[in-house]
Parts: sequence; structure tokens; C-alpha cells
Amino acid sequence: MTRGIPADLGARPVADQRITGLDLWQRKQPGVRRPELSLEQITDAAISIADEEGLSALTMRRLASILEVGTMSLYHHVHTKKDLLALICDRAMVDAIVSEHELAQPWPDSMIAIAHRSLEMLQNHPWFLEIVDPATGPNVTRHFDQTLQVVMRLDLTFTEQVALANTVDEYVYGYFAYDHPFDPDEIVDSAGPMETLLNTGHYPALKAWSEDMGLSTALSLIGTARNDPDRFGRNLKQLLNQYNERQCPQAMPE
Amino acid sequence: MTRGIPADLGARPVADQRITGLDLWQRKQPGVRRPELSLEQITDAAISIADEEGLSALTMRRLASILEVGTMSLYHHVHTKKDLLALICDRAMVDAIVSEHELAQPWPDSMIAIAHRSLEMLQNHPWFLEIVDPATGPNVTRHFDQTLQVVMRLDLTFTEQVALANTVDEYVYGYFAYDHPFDPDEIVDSAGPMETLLNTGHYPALKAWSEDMGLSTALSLIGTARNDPDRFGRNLKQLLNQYNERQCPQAMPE
DNA sequence: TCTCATATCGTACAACGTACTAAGCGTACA
DNA sequence: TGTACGCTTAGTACGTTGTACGATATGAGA
Repeated sequence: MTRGIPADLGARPVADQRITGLDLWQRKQPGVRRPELSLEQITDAAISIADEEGLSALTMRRLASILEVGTMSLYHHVHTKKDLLALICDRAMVDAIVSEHELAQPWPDSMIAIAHRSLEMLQNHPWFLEIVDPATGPNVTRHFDQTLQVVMRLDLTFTEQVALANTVDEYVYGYFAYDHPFDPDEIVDSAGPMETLLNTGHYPALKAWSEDMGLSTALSLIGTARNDPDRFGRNLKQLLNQYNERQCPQAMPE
Repeated sequence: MTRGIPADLGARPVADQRITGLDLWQRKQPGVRRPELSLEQITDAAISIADEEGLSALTMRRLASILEVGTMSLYHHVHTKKDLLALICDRAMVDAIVSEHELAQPWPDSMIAIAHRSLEMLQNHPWFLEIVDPATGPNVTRHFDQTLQVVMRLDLTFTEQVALANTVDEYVYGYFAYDHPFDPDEIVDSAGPMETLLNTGHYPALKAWSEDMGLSTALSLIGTARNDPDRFGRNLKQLLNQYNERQCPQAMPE
């Protein structure tokens, strides 16, 4: 099942619909004639739109008009919009790449640096996780490779190393994906309807807290507890710790 | 910034665009005339479509035709498609609700049960995380309340309790969101283009593994290491453990 | 049986992704 | 220095989407 793109597209006679993985970044270089429009320009402009106005504002027409170019001109550089989305994902990933210096530190420090950089990337490009199943580009690969460089230093099996690498990325993704949509104001706004919901008696914990400190204070505290950066670091360290204990007990940074 | 719905919608004169939170579930009951179509029917059919053909197949027209009803009839029960999406999210969350029995176990067991049930829910409804910022419904609230019931048993501050509750949910989300899109076949297919990428020299870790065991074996192992359910449980326990150690050292289940 | 709020639905429109086709134009070879 | 080739651009148009609007059908209470 392909998600995120109309299901019936596959049925039509399309020139080169099946573009998987890295093909996108390895197409032939611009030919004899130097193009006025470059992939870089397109990608940059697309990211700007998505960053500033959200992913839904990124339409082919809008992108073209910003580049002062016909809409269909974009399609010479990008076969489908899905390609464009894969391009901006990969470009965004540049922000998650850490320096060689950070990579040379003790492994937990390196890993924590990668995680924090990744989280920053997501916060700067909140649309990133909205894009479903983007093709894997060079920078996504680079980010993954950096993580692998770190885990390779541990005396673990291949599978265990990959497991650790995945764990870090997925915790970062989860922290961001789950916590981002809720902002304190919004959650306080829903206090009214929530009140009547609690009176049904199906929500003993929330009911108890509501009676204890008032519902809107509780909801507000919930909101702030979510976006606590200390918690992010603490959980991350805890996840790394299970490997640390087995490999190098005293190398864990403060 | 509203994500996931066209930005210009807010500019148009819309009847009741600003539907926040629980309002959706607390609208007036069906009036004097008994409706032929119920919210339940609509929600059920919508979930069926999304489960079977993906979220992109869930259009208002298709939903209406399955229910053998005019498209616009749906809009009497649901103000916007965003409402519909919020409804199916909340309905899906029913699958993540655990039994009273599971809730009565020692806290780590209860928490692990909730996490596994949540993961199952996501696996049964892979479209769940594609829906951006759905309104909070009664079942989402119920799920959250169940988690809170568990953390309330721990001798932690309110903030710490909420933090733990969030941690569990976000790890589940992260595990699913990050790991799901990659299936082993797909990752093996990309071995060809990946090869040329590795030769650029920017990917020392992958290059090393590629030379060690062959690229496609490495990629295949990466794929399987990701979807390892043991890893899910292990990391989960590790995250719970930090609280466990501080509160009730010997209560951690095997 | 009549009344009228309620529920249904046909039509229409704007915005979207993008296929098709023709025109524009830089480069390499003559 | 032409000139022709083919890469790049762009106008038009189609099908699909969400949904506003207004007309119509329905059934419970008088």
C-alpha cells in the first residue's frame, strides 16, 4: 500500500512513475544547455514556503510563482510532487548533521549531540514528519551513517548496533511528533468541554486532578510538562544507559 | 500555524470553522427527525476505507458512495473533513484502551500493557499518525486517563507523573512512526543506487559494513533490526526503570 | 392530516497535481 | 559564423478534491 499519494496514479500510463530511493538524486546532470532553474533553487524556495506557512501552503503553483517561473517548468526538474517532498526532506536533514568534532567525542556525547541536533532540525522544519515515506536521499543517509559511526565503537553485534541507532532516532521522532501539536493555550481552551466530559465518570485520574488543583491548571501543567527539554535529555540518557552499563560503565557523561 | 488543511480556508466565510477540542463530540443530539445516517456508521465506514486502502483513498465522495448516500449528506453529521479525521482517530483509540484487570496489575505491568496495546492500535490503523493535530476526543482522553491512573500510583510530583505518561506514549509513537515506513524489500531494492552513493566516501560506517558483509545483506539486516518487537519492550522497560529504581526497586516484572 | 424543523442531495466552484503540446533558446558542430 | 538539435520553459486543459449553496424530501407532534 502506498500512502500519501493518490492510489489510482499507478494505473495511468506515466512516463517514469516508479522512482525508488536514490534514483532521484542520481539523475543525469543538466545537459548541454545550462538550465535557468536549478534543483537547489527549487528546494530552497520550497523549504522556505513550508517553514513559513506550513506544508499545505506548498503547492506547485505557489512555488512556481515565487520562483517567477511557469508551473510546469518545475516538472522538468522534479517528476512528481512526491519527488519534491523527498528533496526537501533530504535538504532539511542537512541541519541534523553534526561536526566531525562532535563525532570524535566519547560515544554517549556524540549520540546526545546527534539527538539534540535532530530535534532542532524537526523544530525548525515542523513539516518534516508530515511527509509520508519520502525516498532516502544522501543527507538522510549521511545522518544515519553518522549515527552508525557512533554505535560501531561499541562492542556490540551488528544487530545490536543497528538497534541502538534506531532507538535514538525513533525517540527523537516520538518526542517531537507526540509533543509538538499541543500548545498550552489550546489545551486550556478545551477546559470547558473537558469539564462535562469528566463528569461522565470515565476519567478518574483527570477527575481527581481536576478536583485537586482545578482543571485548567492541571491541563496547563500537562502542556508544559510535555515540552520539557530536560525530560528529553533524561530519557535519552536512560535509553543509552542500557548499552553503557554493558560496555563502558564509567564513560557516561554527567 | 495550522497544518494539514489549506491555509486559505480560514479566509472564507465558513459556518462553524473554529471547532476546537471536544465540541465535536458534544453537539446536540439528533433532533425531531431521526437521521438515516449516524455518526457511527460514517466513522466505521471511514475507518474501513482507511484501513484497507490507506488514508488517501478516504475521500468524501468515496465514503458517501459506500454508504449509498449523497456526498453532501455527510456534511450534516460532520462539519468538515478535519472533523471526520478527528472522529476516526478517536474511534481508533478504542483499540488502545486496556481492561480494568490490566489496569489493576503492578504499575510497570499496567504500563507495558498500555504501551503494547497502543502499538497494536497503530499497527492496525497505520494512518493514525498521518492525521495532523486531530481534536481531542473522549477515547483519546480515556487512553490518557488510563495512563495517568497508572502513574498516579507512584510517589512522584504531578509534573513527574505527567512526564512519565508522556514518555510512554511518545516512545510508542516514535517506534511506530520511525520504523513502519521501511520494509525490508524496499530497502533491498535501493541497494543499487546506494552503492554508488557509498563510493563518494562520505559514508564510512555503511561503507565498512558493505565491504564486510555485502550491502544488500547489511540493508536487509538493518530493516529487520528495526522492526524487532523485543527491542520495543526492552527500551520501554528501560524508560520505566528510571522511575522504578527510585520508587519500588523490586517491583519490576521479568 | 397538516406543519415545519430536520435530513438529504444535485449542482457548482475554486484549488490542486499534472499530462500534453508547442514554443523558446543555448550549445556544438558544420 | 550560421544552423540544427534537443534541452528547457510554459500555456492550456483535465480529472479529482473539499465543500458552499439552495432545493427537496421526510417524518414526528399538533
